Amino acid sequence: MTSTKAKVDLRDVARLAGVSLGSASRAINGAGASQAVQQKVEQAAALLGYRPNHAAQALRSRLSRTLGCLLPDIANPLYAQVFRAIEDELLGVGYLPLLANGANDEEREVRALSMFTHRGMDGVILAPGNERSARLAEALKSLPMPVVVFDRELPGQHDSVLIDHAAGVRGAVERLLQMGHRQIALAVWQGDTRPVRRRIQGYRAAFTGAGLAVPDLVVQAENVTASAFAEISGLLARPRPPTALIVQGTHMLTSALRAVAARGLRMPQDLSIIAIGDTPFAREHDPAVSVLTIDMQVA
Amino acid sequence: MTSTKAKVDLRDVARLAGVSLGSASRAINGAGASQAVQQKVEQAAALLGYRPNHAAQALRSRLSRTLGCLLPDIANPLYAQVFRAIEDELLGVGYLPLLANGANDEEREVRALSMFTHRGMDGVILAPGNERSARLAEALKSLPMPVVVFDRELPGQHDSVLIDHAAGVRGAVERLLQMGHRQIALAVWQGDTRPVRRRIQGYRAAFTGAGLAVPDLVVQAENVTASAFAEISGLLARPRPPTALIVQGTHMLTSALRAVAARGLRMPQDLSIIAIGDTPFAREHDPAVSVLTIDMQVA
DNA sequence: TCGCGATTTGGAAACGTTTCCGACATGGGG
DNA sequence: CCCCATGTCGGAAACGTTTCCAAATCGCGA
Repeated sequence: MTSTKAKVDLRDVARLAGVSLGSASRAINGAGASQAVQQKVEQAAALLGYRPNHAAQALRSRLSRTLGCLLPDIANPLYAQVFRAIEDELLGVGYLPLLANGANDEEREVRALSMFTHRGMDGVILAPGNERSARLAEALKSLPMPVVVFDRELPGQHDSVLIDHAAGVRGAVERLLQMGHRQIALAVWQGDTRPVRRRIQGYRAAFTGAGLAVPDLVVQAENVTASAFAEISGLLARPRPPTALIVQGTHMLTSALRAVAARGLRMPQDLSIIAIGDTPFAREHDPAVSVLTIDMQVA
Repeated sequence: MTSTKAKVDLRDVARLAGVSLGSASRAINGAGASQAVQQKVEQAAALLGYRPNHAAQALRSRLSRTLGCLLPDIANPLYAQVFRAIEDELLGVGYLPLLANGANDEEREVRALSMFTHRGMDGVILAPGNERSARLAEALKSLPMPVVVFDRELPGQHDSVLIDHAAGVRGAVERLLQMGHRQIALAVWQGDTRPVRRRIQGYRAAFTGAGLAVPDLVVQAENVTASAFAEISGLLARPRPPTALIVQGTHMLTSALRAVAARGLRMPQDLSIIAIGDTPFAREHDPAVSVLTIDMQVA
């Protein structure tokens, strides 16, 4: 009685095809094999149901065919969309994305990068929560694979994919200015990241571009819920309250709406709101909330 | 001049520690090495900055320390939450989750499973879009690793994690019945999946449990946007329209709200709406939309 | 017909780790 | 004092593939 072999390997395929192991490998990889060998090997492989062993391939070829993605929070629709786009692109070329949530946690981010190197990722794309983190910068410096930074500005030279937040906010402010608004407020996150900085820049640029003084109506909230509610409430309680408000993201929008409701204001009579980031929430909200869409496409 | 070695491997560590390769391995893995050796090896490893090669480990030990996650759509907050929970759990034990979007696409799902086997996942957790897919069932049968099914009922014996949708909907209907509603409608997806079936069961159970006839007010939409809008509009246009509506998920909720607005109905006077699935959208919507929360915790 | 470059082939080394095996200490019970 | 169980160790095989190298074959113009 012959013992059943647990798994068919390339050697089995080569044997059945009547060629050497090397030839079988070349045939499978479609490089440097004659038509005849190619066909025999493919046939044998199909017959045996051969599946190459990824670990062995990765070990020998030093290619894991995997891309590490370190994103702040996959529950954020923006990053979910980004991940989907990455996945679709990678799948087409036999690569796979490995997703890790950074969660604005330096410790966690560094661990993820360490995992990525341990597992020999061929590359990494990341959007850290804190651009100024020394630990992250150091971890990044000693990363042995190519890195692409998504929507962040990190110290050092990096390839990056950037979103033009400034233009969006500037456009929104200009629109509001045209509509006669002057007391235009901006509520963003406190974190010192590029999106936040650029939004503030765009905000300022709109005023200076129109020859107006930049009002002191920018608030930065520590977090997007409780703190944002407090900040925005404070804003609305000022002697000269804003007549328009631009907020970042879905969570901060809800905080803003809560603050508006708590103060008994009406929209849009007392206050117009524009949200940055397209979500069903903002799109369907009544009374109307304008939305700044981020247009995502593969370059 | 000595040539710089590209990468330090376990052999280097063993050499520096003055022990054999095997001992070094045992020391690193914390099994079967004496205190003295253990310490020497750890010291040497730290000194050289040794990182084990995952591909080699996986090849030899037949363990990839990776779990394949095949979820319908990571942009769906429910699945984003599930993934986060899985990731947190796995990270603690040195495992990593590999995420693939099924996108309700049988072809894509089967390809993902194939990828998972090729890459030697130690296990797979999946929630397919279609429970009745023969191709998927077949692919699943020949999967050489343990499988856990998430919130689906597939043919064959499987370990699974299930959400008690029936209880949630039943509770919601009962609440509405207590409030005096009788014309209670339910709008769900058309797909034949467990969550949908269970919701309908819960819906029915609430009526029969109260000794009432089950009204013919369940609609199933092909997709959660256009089709849902049409179905719900049809519902509202009936001679005896519903006074309450339970909808599944954020997207279908927005469709429902649009249909309500299009028909000029007011909430909650003309219609009460309860949404299944907690999102900022539903939570903050005004007029109030009640929400059925799915409580997620690791068992 | 011969020679020579280009292609194709088989054999074997290499990738970096875990694990098997036999050998060697160590120590306690008879 | 001897023996055997127990624990530890070094050496080597093994995992399944890619890639290097030298040999063989082929095509083709002289």
